[in-house]
Amino acid sequence: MGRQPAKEQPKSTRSHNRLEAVLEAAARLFATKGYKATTMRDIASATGMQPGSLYYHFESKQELLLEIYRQAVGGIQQQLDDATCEVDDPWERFDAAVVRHVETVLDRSHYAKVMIGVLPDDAPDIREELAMLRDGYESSFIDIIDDLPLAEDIDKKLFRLTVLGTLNSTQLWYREGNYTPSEVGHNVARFLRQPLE
Amino acid sequence: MGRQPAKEQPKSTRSHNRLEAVLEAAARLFATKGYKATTMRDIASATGMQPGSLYYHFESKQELLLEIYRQAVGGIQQQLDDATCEVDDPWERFDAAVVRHVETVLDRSHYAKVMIGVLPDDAPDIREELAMLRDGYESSFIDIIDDLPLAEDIDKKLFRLTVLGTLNSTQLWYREGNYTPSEVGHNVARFLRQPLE
Amino acid sequence: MGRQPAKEQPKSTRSHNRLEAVLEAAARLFATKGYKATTMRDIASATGMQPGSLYYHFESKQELLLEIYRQAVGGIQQQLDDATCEVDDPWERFDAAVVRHVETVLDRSHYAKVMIGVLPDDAPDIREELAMLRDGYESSFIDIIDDLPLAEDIDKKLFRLTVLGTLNSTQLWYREGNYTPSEVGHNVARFLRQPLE
Amino acid sequence: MGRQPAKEQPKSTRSHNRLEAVLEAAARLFATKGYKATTMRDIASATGMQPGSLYYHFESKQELLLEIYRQAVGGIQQQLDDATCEVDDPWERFDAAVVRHVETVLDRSHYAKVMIGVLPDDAPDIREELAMLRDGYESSFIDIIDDLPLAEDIDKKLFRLTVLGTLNSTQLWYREGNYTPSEVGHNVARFLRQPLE
DNA sequence: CATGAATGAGTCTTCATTCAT
DNA sequence: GATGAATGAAGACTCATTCAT
Repeated sequence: MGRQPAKEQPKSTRSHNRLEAVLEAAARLFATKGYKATTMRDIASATGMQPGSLYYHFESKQELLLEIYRQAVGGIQQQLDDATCEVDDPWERFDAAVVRHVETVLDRSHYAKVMIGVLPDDAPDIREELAMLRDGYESSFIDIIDDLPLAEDIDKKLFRLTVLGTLNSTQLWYREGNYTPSEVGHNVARFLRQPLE
Repeated sequence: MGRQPAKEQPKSTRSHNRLEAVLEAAARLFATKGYKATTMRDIASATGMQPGSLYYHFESKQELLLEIYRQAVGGIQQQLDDATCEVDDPWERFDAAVVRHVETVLDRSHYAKVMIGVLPDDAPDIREELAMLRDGYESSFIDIIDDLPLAEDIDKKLFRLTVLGTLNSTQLWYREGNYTPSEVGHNVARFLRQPLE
Repeated sequence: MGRQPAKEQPKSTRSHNRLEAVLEAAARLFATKGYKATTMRDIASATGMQPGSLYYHFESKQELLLEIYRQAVGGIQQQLDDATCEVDDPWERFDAAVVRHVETVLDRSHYAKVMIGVLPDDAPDIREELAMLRDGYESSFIDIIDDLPLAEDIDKKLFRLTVLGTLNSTQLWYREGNYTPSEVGHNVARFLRQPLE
Repeated sequence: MGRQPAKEQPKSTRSHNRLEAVLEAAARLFATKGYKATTMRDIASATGMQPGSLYYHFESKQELLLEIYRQAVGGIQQQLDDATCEVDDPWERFDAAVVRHVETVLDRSHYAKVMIGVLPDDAPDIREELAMLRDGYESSFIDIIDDLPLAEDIDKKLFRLTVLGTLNSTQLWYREGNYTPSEVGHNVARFLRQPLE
């Protein structure tokens, strides 16, 4: 050890990997154990670093969480766009969005799990920023909901809240094994469909 | 359910039991800030006691949580029975149950909020007991769901999970002001109704 | 319960029993678990009382220890007198004393165990008194040692200290089963015998 | 055995390892006041550190004790070997061993004092390990005892127990001043000599 | 870039003791 | 005499964070 033959990656890439490894580990741990229950030591040792070393990359635990939120929003919003951009019928757009959201949160991305599962109140100093990021994502979803043809006596706002709540709750009860995330998504989408009259 | 108006006793002498007050304060704090984020100091000072004094009543923070869970189950199950015992039609029973559940969780009882919002994993030593208490309540609800006349191609298990998830998520997004808990309940019940075919 | 037919013991005896029960339990616990490791709660519950109630009988834990020391000294000194009063030959007196000491400490009296096993430093406020009580007992033993016909080049003081140390250490290694306290006593007495020349 | 004169480094910066100092201070305090009576605060402030800082070096108070035991065994066993390796006559080996043991325990090493004076039961979680370490040392001594030519009617096992008890009790009564550890050792060795008869 | 060592505020908990009833 | 409820000081331990190297 100590001696290291020049690798073909430029230095900047290597360091970038390191930082990404930290984010990845932190996201996984935050998603799994929760923000409060995850210690900087946990994150460090999952990355093969010392706790103090994390502070070279992030000013604080909260800042680390914030970065995860940021990446999560970017990622899941991209997913949503991909899934819905070519679908025109409102309810089909809704179905596609729900399915993709559930798939992403349950399967693909620890980042998304963190954004959904870690509440802004857990990090008081950056509450506002976290809430805004969350809202940013939710608003994409809300647009889709608002396009739905709903019976007049349905309270749209409550419907929105209910839908988002339902989606986000999936990760509280989902356990791998019986159903695939995709199955869950399709079913949930169906349960939430509303007849016009 | 456990709520008791302050008695007009001589305040905080060295005696007379403040156990009820401790439970009440703990339930409120656990429901509001979460289990992990609530310290024994918080609970103590909310009750006008010293942290150590709490241990006269409870062996540990976890045991305190357990007691809250117990009272919560008793209370909410009672609510459910009251609301549904005289209703026969399956969907009407479902509506009544959903409404009462939402009302209880959003308005009446911090205890219920704790049972819904604090996950068994937060208290590893009593995880099993907490999970059993939760299950005990959920099974009452599940019976009601299972009585519903659903289209054959609906996966009952996923429907159950989705309904419970939706209900429990209400407390994550509900803020007092725009809607009453009762309104929320009625709407959510409607959103979850499924046409037979 | 509650109603109690007059017992033939006068009240004072009953209360005296109560106090004695406390002493007995405390002595047993101090001897078994050590002074520091024994809590007032332990003593109380071993006596069927509440912790606070002990303070009717004793001003403090240290005072309780002191009383046990007092009774221990009285008891073991009595034993020593009984065992040696009719023996004249110095080494036989020594044997008798050693045997009786070991028997008492290992078998008969938790009080003696406490006096031997709990060091005065454990209760700083009453260190002096404890030390004096200990010395009181040891001086009885020392008289017996000093009467022994020892070779001139034996340092009597060191011999005394060694003998007492040896005796007191028995309770650190003795386990019931293989040997009776009496056997231990006889053997130890023999090992410590010194030839005249 | 682990003793190291203070180095003339710049005092107490944020770095350079004070692990050795922690062990030394802990050993001294455990030996002096006992394990239970010594607090982590005591150890920390004896080393000029914060209590929490100790946990960088040791996982718990018990683990700290364990490390002291380990070093103690290593040290005293080495002493015993040094003292006896060139002595052939059984009783002379015994004398040499006793003298060295007493010298080590009374004078040279707080570590040895801890191993002798702190009972395994004081640290329940590591009781077994402590007991094994103790036994490891005692077995070296026992070999020496078992080589002695003793009269047939002497119970070897009780003799062993008595000898070890006597040796270990020295540190309970020894006070610096009147005798040197070496004098004590020589005398004790003599007192324990048994005629072949 | 990273580490090893340390900090200090805070965590849950224990326990001898107090005191109104 | 005794209890139930509480105190408060102290205990071991945790953890985000700092900083010299």
